Amino acid sequence: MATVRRTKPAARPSAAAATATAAAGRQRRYWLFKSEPESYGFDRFERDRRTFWSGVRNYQARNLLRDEIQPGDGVLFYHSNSDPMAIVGIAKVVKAGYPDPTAFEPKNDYYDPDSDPSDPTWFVVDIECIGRMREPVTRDRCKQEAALADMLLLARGSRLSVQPVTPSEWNTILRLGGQQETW
DNA sequence: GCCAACGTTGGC
DNA sequence: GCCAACGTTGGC
Repeated sequence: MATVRRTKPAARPSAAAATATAAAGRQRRYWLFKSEPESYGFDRFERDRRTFWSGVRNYQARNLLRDEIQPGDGVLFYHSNSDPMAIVGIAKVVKAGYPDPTAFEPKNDYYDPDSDPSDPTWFVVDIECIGRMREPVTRDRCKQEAALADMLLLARGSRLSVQPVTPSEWNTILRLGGQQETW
């Protein structure tokens, strides 16, 4: 998906983070979002600081955005169709799912005339930039890591642009990237 | 509700 | 640029 997004106005989870998620009544969960750098790369996201993840037009991914992904969750930012393909940074979810406004804009590439504003088909979440990996964790590197053998990202034929990541995978990726959680 | 045709994703 | 693996569409 050549997703277009626009800006809106290894560590273990820290004690503070645990408190924050406890307040939400739920353990923090982890996700991986794919983006083509030519469409919306991490450089742009770093400047924007915050964005809404729009343009997802796949029902499985939609269900995650609408129902599962919650504020406080961690997001791995992955560059697809790029050289190298890599997880380049991390983000946190700051707003839960709400209708994707781009689906209602006739001139938008992601306009969907079948999505009724009173019963929207497509959803977005807001994410905020946490930071860039000290070292991008390339797809090739992931393949070499036994702890990541079951990662959905690496599964044959896997195309889901928003996908779950296990806590173990999250910790492994952050360690490989030399990144610490900072929230 | 089946399934062939078509379109897309995204690694290679 | 190729094409495998999917997801979607639409005729029947």
